[in-house]
Amino acid sequence: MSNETTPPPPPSDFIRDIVREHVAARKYPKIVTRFPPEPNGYLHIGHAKSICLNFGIAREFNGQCNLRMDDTNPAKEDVEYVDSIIQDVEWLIDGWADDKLGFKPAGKTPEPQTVNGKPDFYLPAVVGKATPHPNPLPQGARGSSTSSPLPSGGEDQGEGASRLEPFYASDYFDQIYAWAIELIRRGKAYVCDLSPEDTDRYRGSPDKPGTDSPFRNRSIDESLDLFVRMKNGEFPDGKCTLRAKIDMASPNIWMRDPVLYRIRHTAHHHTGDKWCIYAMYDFAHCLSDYIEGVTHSICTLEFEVHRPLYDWILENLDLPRPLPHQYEFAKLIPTYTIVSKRKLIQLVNDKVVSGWDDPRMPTISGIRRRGVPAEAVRAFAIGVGVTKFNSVTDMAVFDHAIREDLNRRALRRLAVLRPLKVVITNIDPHHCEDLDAVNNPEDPSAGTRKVPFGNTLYIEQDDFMENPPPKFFRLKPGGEVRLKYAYIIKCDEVIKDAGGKIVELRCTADLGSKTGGPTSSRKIKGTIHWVSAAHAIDAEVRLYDRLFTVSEPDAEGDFKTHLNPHSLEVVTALCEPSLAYARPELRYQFERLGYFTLDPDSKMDPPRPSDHKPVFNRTITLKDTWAKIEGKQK
RNA sequence: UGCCUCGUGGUGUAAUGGUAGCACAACUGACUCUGGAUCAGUUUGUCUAGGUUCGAGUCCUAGCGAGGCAGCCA
Repeated sequence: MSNETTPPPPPSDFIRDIVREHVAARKYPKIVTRFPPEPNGYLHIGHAKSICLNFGIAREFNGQCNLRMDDTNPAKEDVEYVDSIIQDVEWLIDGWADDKLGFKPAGKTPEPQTVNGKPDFYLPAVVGKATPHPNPLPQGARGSSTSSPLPSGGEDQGEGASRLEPFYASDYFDQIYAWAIELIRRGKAYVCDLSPEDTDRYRGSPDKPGTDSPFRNRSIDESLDLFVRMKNGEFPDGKCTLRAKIDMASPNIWMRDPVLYRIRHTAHHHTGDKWCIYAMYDFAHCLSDYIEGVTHSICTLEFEVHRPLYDWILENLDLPRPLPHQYEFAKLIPTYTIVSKRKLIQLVNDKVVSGWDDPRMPTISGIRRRGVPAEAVRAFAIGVGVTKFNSVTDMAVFDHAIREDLNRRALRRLAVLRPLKVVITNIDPHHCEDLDAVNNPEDPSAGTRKVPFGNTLYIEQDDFMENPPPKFFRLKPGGEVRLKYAYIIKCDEVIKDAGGKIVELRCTADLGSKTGGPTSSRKIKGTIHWVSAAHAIDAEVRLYDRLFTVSEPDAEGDFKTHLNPHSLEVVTALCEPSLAYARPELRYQFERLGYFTLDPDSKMDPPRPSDHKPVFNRTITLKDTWAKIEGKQK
């Protein structure tokens, strides 16, 4: 885009205020955040807010943001999700914060070290863009940014350096295990033989204190022995757990001797069969942050009550480096969709949608496939702000961000979704001329193109009404309308089939009304789009609409009862011939209709353009003032 | 009836003791060879009650309301 846009002011919010103070006080040598998804589903628009927050802070304060798989539950996780997460994050931050993305050399695990005489584990990141990994993005998906050489220095990958990959909590299992042993040695953790049901019972309830486990005071040596045997696979799933020894009477349930490790004889997507005990989130997460040198561990509000536990674990291990701290913000909940991985996976499994990347899904991959540029997602995710207030965000705000971006970048094209034949009787059937059409009125540098015109055209069925209501500025019997880039025509005759359906319009053109012609400046209220019947090409067009009919489908009852039965309509559109050369990385506006992008299902490879089979997704409609007027008239 | 957190137009978000502003939405109008875009304008708000203060959305007290927490999920 050649349009110059002034960059928006850097965001400000309560978390950035805290970071700014820390920077001013030189509390940390470098600000380190992290984005830690569990690979148990695809990333969605809610994650986009978290990504923009964590990477945004990294770029605004010259820090880094590590991508880490929070993979401590092998039963729910899968490499398919790992791969999609990497692709989605890279797509979303490309050209924006990709130079702040913290990865690590593949296979690398934390180095044991000694700091101030104390044992420690640390795994620094390799920060930079152009990271080779096994899941290259599809052609064109990364936009136009080019890789720049990394700065020379200690962090340089160098020539022939090993492949990089995200961090994995599962890469720290050895270290986390060692810290568990340390906690037991310090009398701060014990192996508990209570069954899952009894553990529940002993925990009490929010308003009633729990009861000490009968195993709470067993000897350190016994717990140590039992824990090693847990790790060695001597016990079946659920037989016992490792628990922190805190306070069963705490008003905070998460401080009532929380489980730190459970037994799961399940293979892990990243560590294979090496482990049969897995750390719980609370134990693994804070220590993973510490290992990576994270300074600000930013998560959503539901983890607020876990923060005392986060701090307790770190503070009870006598760790030598600065400890990370947790900060919480309210997650993004847009209207007319759902952002719950558990429910999104239902839509996928029940085949309500074609997959995680169905353009109707609120997933990053679905949004990408629908044609929304990463810039628009970021503008939205940043624009909603960061607070601790639980809120719902009107989907119209996202729609607006998409239109604002696409209006600037999209190439204008003529296409007719539901064709109605028009014959211009005062133009010779063999007549053919090429008319000049503007590619983008918002961007003169996008230039012009030729659009063929003849005496037989197709217009949109909606653009003709035999008995129109007031204020209908389109074609009607005896009425005039301008054909965009062409002539003013007048409707003389309406031809119907035996069933009374309108099948053709016979019109006359004002031959002097073409651009530059003597009558071209006549004031005609309506301008409509068209394609030449002799030159138009077919394209499958997928018209997507919101997935749900109500603004908060998750509010009560079964969200699936609110599915929009018209969320997808497929039509065969007639397009101006230049769309045979459509490219997947470009965005198109079909004039007066909306923004469209080429779907990966398209076949644009055949050598002859006439063999191309484009498939377009409607990213979003244009704002439709007429629909609003029409709605009110009814 | 435990603990934690949060209450600013319809929605989201600013104002850090000093004119309640911005965006989206809605509604007018202008302009337009996209009923798009653009431009101009209008409507709508500090949960309640006390208190401190020259002055309170902001500080204090009490109330009301909302959300989160009782996985060997994250």
